[in-house]
Amino acid sequence: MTRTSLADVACSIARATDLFGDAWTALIMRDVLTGIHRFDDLAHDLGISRKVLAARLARLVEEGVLVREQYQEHPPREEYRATEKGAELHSVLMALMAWGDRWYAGEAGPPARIRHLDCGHDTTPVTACGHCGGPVTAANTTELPGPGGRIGPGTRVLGPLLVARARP
Amino acid sequence: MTRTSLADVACSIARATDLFGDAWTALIMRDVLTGIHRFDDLAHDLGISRKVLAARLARLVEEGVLVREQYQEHPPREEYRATEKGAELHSVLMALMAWGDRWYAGEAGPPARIRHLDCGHDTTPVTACGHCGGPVTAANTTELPGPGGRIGPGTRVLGPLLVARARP
DNA sequence: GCGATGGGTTTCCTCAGGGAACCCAACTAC
DNA sequence: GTAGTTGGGTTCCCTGAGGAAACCCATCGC
Repeated sequence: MTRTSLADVACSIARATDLFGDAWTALIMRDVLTGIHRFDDLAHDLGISRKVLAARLARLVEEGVLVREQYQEHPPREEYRATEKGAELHSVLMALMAWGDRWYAGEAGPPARIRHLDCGHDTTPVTACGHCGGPVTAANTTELPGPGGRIGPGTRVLGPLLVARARP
Repeated sequence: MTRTSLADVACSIARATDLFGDAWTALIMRDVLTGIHRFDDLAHDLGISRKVLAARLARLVEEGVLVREQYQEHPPREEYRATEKGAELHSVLMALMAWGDRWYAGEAGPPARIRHLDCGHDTTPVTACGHCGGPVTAANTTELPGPGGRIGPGTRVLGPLLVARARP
């Protein structure tokens, strides 16, 4: 929904951001994944304008992130459910939430906890290496050109991911 | 930068999204973390309007995600560097990139690879449980109210994160 | 003195977002 | 049988954010 479409830029972050880099889209996906599936419920929960909600949902369905399903015939009622592609946005939401918890939770602590059903504990999701399982941070990674890499505007494929250092 | 500010909503995703849920912000952070630190370089690389770039950078500095540093005195030249808070957005970028790679990489493959320096392999970052190290997905997590939880518009603190099921 | 460089600010225009009202089919209560 | 409610949108108008391009200004190299 940016004015200049980013979808054609040769960078997966840009492509993902073209869809997801809208404040409402992230919250819609959070709601759908937490069990809110109906238009009116979403509109109420988010306080979003119905027009914009309709546009976002249409876009998400078009992208294959959500599907619109009839859940009863009389009267015909539709609801939105996440596809596999949509469910995998969960990791983006977890990363956003972990970051928000870390930097914006007040004295009261974070507003929500994530319970990991596999181990039964409340958890803070972390980003790990799919190969060795170690933590992946800006400091211990480098970006290299990939097989589908091509150079163009918005394309950065070289250089250490962390040149920056935190200052007081 | 949404019209309705989301910063006051009691949800870390909303708070993070209020800042990060702008298409340009994610790309600016990607660039800064990959080593592009100067205004003009950012403007050229992103193809963003200089006005919007100035506004975004100012916002990011104000939020403590970037710092503006003089790197030479004569003539005075400034550049933008990520703080620790900014560097931790790396995990959000990794999640976005992994998702984009998985769903949008064409036949050619993803445009970039991430090399994990700790183990030396190219990797796909995954979201893991900070407690047991197992994978965290929409299917094996539940969201529960946290210590700082309060109920309000946009606040969802109950219900399984995956009620949805993928359909063909 | 002359142009280039870095880092912006200003101006103008268009179009996306917000709010609120409207729409319509199908129940449901009386 | 008709009035009201619910779900799921669409239409209208208005404001303000984003884009493009021009302008600004201090400093440098020549």
